[in-house]
Amino acid sequence: MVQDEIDLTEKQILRRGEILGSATKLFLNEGYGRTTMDNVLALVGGSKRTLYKYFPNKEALFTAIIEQVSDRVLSAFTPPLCEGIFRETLIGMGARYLQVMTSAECISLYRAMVAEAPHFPDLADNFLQNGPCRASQHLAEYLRSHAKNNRLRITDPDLCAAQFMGAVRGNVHFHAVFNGRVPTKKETQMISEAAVETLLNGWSK
Amino acid sequence: MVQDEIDLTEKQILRRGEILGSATKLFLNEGYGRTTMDNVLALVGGSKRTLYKYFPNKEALFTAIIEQVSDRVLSAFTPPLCEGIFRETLIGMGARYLQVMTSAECISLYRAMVAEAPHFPDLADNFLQNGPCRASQHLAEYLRSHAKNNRLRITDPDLCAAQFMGAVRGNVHFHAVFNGRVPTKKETQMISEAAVETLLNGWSK
DNA sequence: ATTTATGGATACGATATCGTATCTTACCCT
DNA sequence: AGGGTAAGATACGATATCGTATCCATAAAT
Repeated sequence: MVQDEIDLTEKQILRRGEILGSATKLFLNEGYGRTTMDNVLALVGGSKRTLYKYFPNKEALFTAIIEQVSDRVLSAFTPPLCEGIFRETLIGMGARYLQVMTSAECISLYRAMVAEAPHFPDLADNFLQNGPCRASQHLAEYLRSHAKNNRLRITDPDLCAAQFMGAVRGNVHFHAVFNGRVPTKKETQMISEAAVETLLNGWSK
Repeated sequence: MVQDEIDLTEKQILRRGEILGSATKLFLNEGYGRTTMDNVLALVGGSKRTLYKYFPNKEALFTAIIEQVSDRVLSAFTPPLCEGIFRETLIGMGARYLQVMTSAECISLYRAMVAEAPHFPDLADNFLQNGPCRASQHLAEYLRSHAKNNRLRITDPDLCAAQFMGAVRGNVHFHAVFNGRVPTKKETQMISEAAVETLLNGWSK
């Protein structure tokens, strides 16, 4: 696996990247079933020989795409925790979470993953762990270490974190997925503020 | 449209139902792209002639399936509101919501809808309105009429309802979609109780 | 009982799609 | 500049798929 990439020249790595980039657009916009290899080829140019050299089959191409986009998109879920006012930090995390979750790229990724989850269980699991779950684990860690100082009655930080993320999502994510209706940055801010308002109050002793 | 069904005999209606039932399993389990008309035929038996008589093409069959399953599954979101203790009613609504959302049938429906939303925008909109949105509207109505009596500081019932439904979902729905991990009835009950605990406290004056 | 309509079996046409193989061109290195 | 390698163009095989058309059996109706 690593061997495959070791003996690629700089140019070949670039070419591989071009193919991956073009294919990403197609697979994420049209889905796995509606994207064909010929389709990829028409967009990226070149020949089948080259395409199949870098990606032995359609599934491998899809897998590579999902892994790359997952890494890029989902890494935004766990920014370094800049210490600040507790309430403001929560609001920021919620707003950022919603912003990422409803970004065009994440929605496309989500759609593709949901559709193909049964056929790519490993990819699906990876997405789940590095996406929503990682985001709420990140929050849970924060809650765990700051609950006492802020007089919060939090017995299960993981559950509370999931509650918070869920409350922030509300129906907004559904709208984005089914309707293409994504919130503005100002809206995400207000939604996160409202969630923090309610949940901080709800958790307080 | 109605005309089409008027001149069907009793037997034909049954036959149509059989086809619809068998096709439903395939489309919901395998998705639109991986289900073929020949595939449907092999399961339901009979001939193409009959299949295409009742459903002029693949898209029409899919549409009919989604509409039928939507009606059946999503109607469970809005049970008649039996008056009772406010807190208990909320817990019941949350638990029921989570139960329906993570049922095998709803997960399959959700998967199919997410995957095909861009290609069947009307279906997607219908699902959104009669699914998640209807459930939270139902709750919003309840909150609107019971907030004062229960000394709740609820300025935006729709937002609060969405918060609550989201908090109940937490990451559970994601797990069901990506991992096939569905909660037991006892777990849904506990999750809903926890959400009510937090949010009622959060909304109280 | 004969005719008519209905449904089953299946052949068929047209196109699509994955992945391989062949042939030719362009590029690189010495 | 020339030989060798990588890559482009594209033909090809095998199969699949949608939807139509054809042929035959069976049931219903007169």
